[in-house]
Amino acid sequence: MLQVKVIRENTDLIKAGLKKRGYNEEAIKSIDEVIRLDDIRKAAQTSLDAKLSEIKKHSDSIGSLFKSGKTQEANEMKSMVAELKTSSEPLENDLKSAIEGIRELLFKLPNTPHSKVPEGLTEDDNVVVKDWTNPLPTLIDNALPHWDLATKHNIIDFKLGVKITGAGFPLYRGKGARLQRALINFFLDEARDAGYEEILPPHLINEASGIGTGSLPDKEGQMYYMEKDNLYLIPTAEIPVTNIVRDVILKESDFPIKFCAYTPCFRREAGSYGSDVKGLNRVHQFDKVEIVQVEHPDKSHQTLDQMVTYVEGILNKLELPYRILRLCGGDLTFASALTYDFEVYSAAQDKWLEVSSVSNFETYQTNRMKCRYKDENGKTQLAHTLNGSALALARIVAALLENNQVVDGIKIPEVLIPYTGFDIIA
RNA sequence: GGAGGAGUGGCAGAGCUGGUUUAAUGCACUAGUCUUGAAAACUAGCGUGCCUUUACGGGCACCGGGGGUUCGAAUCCCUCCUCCUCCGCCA
Repeated sequence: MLQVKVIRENTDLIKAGLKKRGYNEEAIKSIDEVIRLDDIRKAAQTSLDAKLSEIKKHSDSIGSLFKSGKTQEANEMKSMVAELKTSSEPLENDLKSAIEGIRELLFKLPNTPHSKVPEGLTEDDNVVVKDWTNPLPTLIDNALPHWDLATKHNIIDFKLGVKITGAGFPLYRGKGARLQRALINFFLDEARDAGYEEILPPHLINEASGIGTGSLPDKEGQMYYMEKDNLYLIPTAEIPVTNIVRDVILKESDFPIKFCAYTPCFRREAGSYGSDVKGLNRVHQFDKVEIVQVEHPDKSHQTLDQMVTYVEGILNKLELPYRILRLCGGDLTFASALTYDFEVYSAAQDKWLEVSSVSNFETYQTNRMKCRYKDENGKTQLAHTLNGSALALARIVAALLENNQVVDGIKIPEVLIPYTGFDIIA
């Protein structure tokens, strides 16, 4: 959530940010509305505080009047204070509605894109900051897309998933299940070696956590919701893990805070259809290892670069061709200030599949979560949060199966063999 | 799921028959005095948010969350959440 103070001080910058994201004039005007409401809020607070101060003083003296037996005077003062109170009610309402109005507007305003974010409104405007320069893998004759490979080797059963749950809930079996588990363990071990503390969070979150990361109310329709308990199934570990620092005041020496977590991820993906959803390309449940960092504002962008480098390292170890995109204003997610997407080449589909998204949210999440730290002057400041997938399994598996198919079956990358316990799926 | 108890500042812990409590006191923490240094002792400071002020300062709100009663609420009422004890169920 944007800070009103920042909006006041950088009005033009914030407006330009909305424009970069492709927001219309009406949305941009809401910035002025926030400032207008905040003016009302301040004025109301000033007068209300003065009234309350009077009420307080008089109420105190009523107490002493009663004690000294001056009942008559006390009762007179009582009615006087009652009047004061009545006259303060409109102010109280003004204050409340101004605060509520500001809140509603702020909930709809996305983070301001970082200056590095490219102009543009669609994914075609994303900038490839690192392309794959080596030759792309050449496949054997009669190479198959992963959904056919999955069936051929009996490692993923999409039909059983449909029977048990519904479309988009694949069932992994045999070496397919073991490959999943191997990847999860490999990713977690890599993260631990890089200094991330492993977290195994709850897979359901409450409303406050959803609001904290900016997932609510923005992505309401994308999450599975348990009405009876007012809980949401997590679409990513980002939510439970980042909320660890909700309502926390850190010390500067606590930075950097580095968490990693494996969780299944649940996404309703309402409105998706067509070839995009074939096989593992887009599913309702998939596994992911997420990395989360809480950083000092001065270091967060340097940290973002390090996280990008870290993800690159894993992809290199898996020997998968990838490219890195810097998302343009229109493609940037709601809470992010700067995002890099990783895409892995799926040979048999001749498609680039998004497997990771690494973002710096700056103060957007921490302002909602009230995650702060004491700076060297003892002042409380908002921290920065970052996160990234490292990595999302389903599409990694898709690319892995397709790119590594040989005449005898599917080769397992060297680094994974100690985890799988086998070197080929035949 | 049922019955009972409890949630107070970093921690511990008063207040909880409504009104000099501006939330006592202790510990921890920070600075200073003393000391060669340290400890001890002493002195002072020590929550968050907001409004106001050039500044010094002043004001308001917050005692799990929300609402209510009252001139006045940490203190009474309602509601939700969490924790503890007992019963039930259960991997």
